[in-house]
Amino acid sequence: MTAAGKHQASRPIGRRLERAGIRDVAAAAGVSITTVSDALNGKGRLPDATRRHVREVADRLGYRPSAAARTLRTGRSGLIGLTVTTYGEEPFTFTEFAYFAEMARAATSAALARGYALVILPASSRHDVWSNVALDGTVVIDPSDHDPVVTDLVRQGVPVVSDGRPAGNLPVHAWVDNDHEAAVLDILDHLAAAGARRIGLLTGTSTDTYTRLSTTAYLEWCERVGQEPVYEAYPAHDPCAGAVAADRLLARPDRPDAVYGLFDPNGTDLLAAARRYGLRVPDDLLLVCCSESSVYATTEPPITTLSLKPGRIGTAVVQLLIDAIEGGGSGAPVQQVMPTDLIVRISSQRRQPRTTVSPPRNAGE
Amino acid sequence: MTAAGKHQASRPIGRRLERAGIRDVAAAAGVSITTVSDALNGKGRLPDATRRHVREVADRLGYRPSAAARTLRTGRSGLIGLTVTTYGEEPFTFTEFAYFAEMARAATSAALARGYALVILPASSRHDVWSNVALDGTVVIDPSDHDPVVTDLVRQGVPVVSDGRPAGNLPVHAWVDNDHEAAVLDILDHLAAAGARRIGLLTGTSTDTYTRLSTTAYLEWCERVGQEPVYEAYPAHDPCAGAVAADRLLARPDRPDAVYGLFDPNGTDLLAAARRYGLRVPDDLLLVCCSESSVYATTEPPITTLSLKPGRIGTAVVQLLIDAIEGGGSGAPVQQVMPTDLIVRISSQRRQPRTTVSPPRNAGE
DNA sequence: CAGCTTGACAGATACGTTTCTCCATGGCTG
DNA sequence: CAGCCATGGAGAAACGTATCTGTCAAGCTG
Repeated sequence: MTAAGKHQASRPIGRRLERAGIRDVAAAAGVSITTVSDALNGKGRLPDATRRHVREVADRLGYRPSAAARTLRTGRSGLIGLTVTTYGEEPFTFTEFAYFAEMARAATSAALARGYALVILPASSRHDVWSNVALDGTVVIDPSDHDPVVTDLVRQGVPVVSDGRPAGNLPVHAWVDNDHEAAVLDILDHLAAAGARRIGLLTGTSTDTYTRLSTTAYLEWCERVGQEPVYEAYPAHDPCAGAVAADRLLARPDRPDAVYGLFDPNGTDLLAAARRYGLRVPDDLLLVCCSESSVYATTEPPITTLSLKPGRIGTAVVQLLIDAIEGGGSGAPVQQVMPTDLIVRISSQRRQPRTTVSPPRNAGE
Repeated sequence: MTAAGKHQASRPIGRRLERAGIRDVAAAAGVSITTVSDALNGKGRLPDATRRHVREVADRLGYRPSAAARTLRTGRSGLIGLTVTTYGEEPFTFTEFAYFAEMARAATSAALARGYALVILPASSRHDVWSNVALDGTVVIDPSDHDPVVTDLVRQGVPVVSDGRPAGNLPVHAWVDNDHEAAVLDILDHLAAAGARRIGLLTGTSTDTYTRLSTTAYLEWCERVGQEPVYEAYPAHDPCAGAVAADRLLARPDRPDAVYGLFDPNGTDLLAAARRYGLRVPDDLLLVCCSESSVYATTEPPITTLSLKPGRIGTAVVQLLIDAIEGGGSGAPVQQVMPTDLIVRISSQRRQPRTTVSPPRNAGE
């Protein structure tokens, strides 16, 4: 047999498949460990011949540097946490799928392009899981008031960037958010321009920043133009509650002739409710909702949606985070406000030729 | 003397915030490193008093074990890769959002419950990113024929479990998949029972297992019942192509009176197309599509959907993977076939008693 | 030709754990 | 009282990498 000689001198108690280590490569290439490390990482000063030789030997042995060892030595893991809010025990709810999916997709791409990978970590994770993964930094989506995990991370000196303004005084290093007030005002103006006299709002009962800012903007707008606010609030993470709230809103005596829904499923819910009450969209009711879903392009009628551009946000958040990681936590916290995108479809436009707008059934005061 | 003596011997060049290490705890508690490790991990044989004392000191110092060091020593990182197929440079497409999101959510929860976290890793990741993260195992979604990354991982001895039957002879350790044939046959029978004479199929052009199995089942069913197949295939990752294909299918001279769409957006696309051709659903056209989206509960009319139960699949995949990781790659590959769920709504049922239904405004074009 | 720089590498150490081996002590039994 | 076991704990060896500090020869300069 060939390899019978020196009983190899290595430790055959290897975990699995006796992976080749850097010293095996060094031995095989007839150079020192230092040289291998330098050659592979393009560091020291070596003649190209040596560099090539080492690389080739490494390839031949199928050498893969141990991520754990490298992390231990350098203090960098190349891992970024993606913290998602939780409802009960579950990571995120159906309501936010489209937003979250798009945001995560963009974040993943952006991180990858800079050599980082994302770790999904629900905010309510068991502590042992959190501390068991070496994170270079964390993206946190819509951090709640005093998220213990985030606080903990910040205290450990791990850079944290949040998607959405941090509630309370969470000391994140940077955040990115949409200009929610501007978005709402824009929509209300758009609806008013389309002839709406009484614009209603479908909003949430939770205290997150998005809901709060949007609702406040709505109320302010109402006050400014002298309209009585007409809104229904419901727990946004419960899809059934959304349908009920939509129905309630259209059942009111002071029924609105236009509605903006803050959450993704509101569009279909409102459409269904409108149908139940025999309201035609957009003739009797103008509709807009905030959603990333493409289904609204093909509903009957297609519904105008506000896109928060989660992709842009995901990218921005990751860039900011990696800058913080690599640049060293220099300077003051960065905050970046991104515009939204109103995709106007039929549901928010009065039919053109129609001069007289069909008034609500009984115009009562 | 207590401290001051030996000038501490420590290195003040610490990366960031001089995190306390295990030896700091040992010193502070007046015991050895071994004792601290044992006390914190509940291993050795120590009196409860010592154990408590060490824990308390560790807490006081805010000690967090270094994940990197632990991983290096134990060979376990507690990290599981979640590999998603890519189209172009992007991780996944809009078509699969709902499925992917639900699957990822369940997988995250399941992993977390067993002390693992998930790392998102697009299949086309740069190699250096892949090898820079220490993975205990990997979940791969719909692996393509000879995915280089998966092959590489398997060769390194990393356990791999796939969602969907592995194409080709990818040597995964286990897989979980739906019973796609049974699902399609079930749907076709269901539509036939509702009175359909000619059932059409909206399918994909790609060669993945799902598309292939489903299409084959359809063709077989057609042959068995003696129906001429009527189908359109399109590149599933292109949403616009889907709308076009739906239109084409309903424009055919041998127009089907029922359609099953294999992909998520097919429902709304078909509905839109039906509207264009003045076809009433379900009166003139029965509709079913495969989707995880809840919007189909509130479309007009609500559409019958086939759910693949991605949550169940995600959970199963993770369980299998962790079993493989912890149990040691014992035994033959496991394969697990999970049932699907047909959610019957109005679109696939002929109206029962109703004599006259309020007809659409003007039926013609 | 002594002394200096520079290129090309080798040796040794540290990163922070886990764990294997080994050493005290003290209370028993035979 | 010698021998033994159980208990409680300390020491030291890995794990695999990245670097810091040398070393040695060759090529210069003055």
